[in-house]
Amino acid sequence: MNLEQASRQLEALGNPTRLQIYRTLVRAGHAGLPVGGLQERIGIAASTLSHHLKRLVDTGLVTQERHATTLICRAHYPAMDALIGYLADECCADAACVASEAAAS
Amino acid sequence: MNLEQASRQLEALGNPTRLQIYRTLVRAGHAGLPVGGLQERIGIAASTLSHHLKRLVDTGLVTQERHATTLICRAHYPAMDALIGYLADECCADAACVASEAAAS
DNA sequence: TCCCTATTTCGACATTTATCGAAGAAAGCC
DNA sequence: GGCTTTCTTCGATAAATGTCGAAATAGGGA
Repeated sequence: MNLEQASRQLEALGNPTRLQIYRTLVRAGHAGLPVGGLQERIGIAASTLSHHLKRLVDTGLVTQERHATTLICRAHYPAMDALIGYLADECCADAACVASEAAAS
Repeated sequence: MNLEQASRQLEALGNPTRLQIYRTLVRAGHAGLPVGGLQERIGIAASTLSHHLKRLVDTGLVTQERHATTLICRAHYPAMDALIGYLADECCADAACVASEAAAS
């Protein structure tokens, strides 16, 4: 994970609509959700949703799988883990953060 | 931490220049860095740097302290901790993520 | 008081983004 | 082959963003 990649993933999550999409997918669990299901829950135009989903897929945070005409979307946890790891490394270059981490766990 | 706040912090970090600023501050450790020191290291116009710093400070990721005419900037670790915690909660609503977390540590 | 250094604010500009509705494409069913 | 359902692409538009240089401001020092 380098700065550029982290930045792109953070930017992808740094939009309220996209974060809501991601959050909804996480809550859907392993089963995932079709694009239409996301649209019902979130209530935006299908074209807008498709646009946001494309960005999440491009950054690797979401995966898609076809089932006939429906596209199942799933949160891709390894990408999130790597992102969290990168942020933790950034943060924990300083002792103060290590201490606060220890206190939190 | 709610979705809106997390989204604003993620957006703040989701710009390569701002992530580089934050990274530089983390590496500077507890001593922090004056705005001018950041400018030397990053090499952008002072006005642009000021603009980005304002956003980082507004979201709570960076703090500033005056020493005469110089402004010392520091990464504010508790904010990053809270953000990481939020992302981990998002991610770990599913068992697969808990497993991958355990494997990573 | 006048100046000096450090930083911010002010325009200005090009680029990117978010959003929508309408039209198009993919994948199957009658 | 037509029809349906699901999703994406296209075209358009308003708003936000990133960037710069020049001017203004803040805080002390001679």
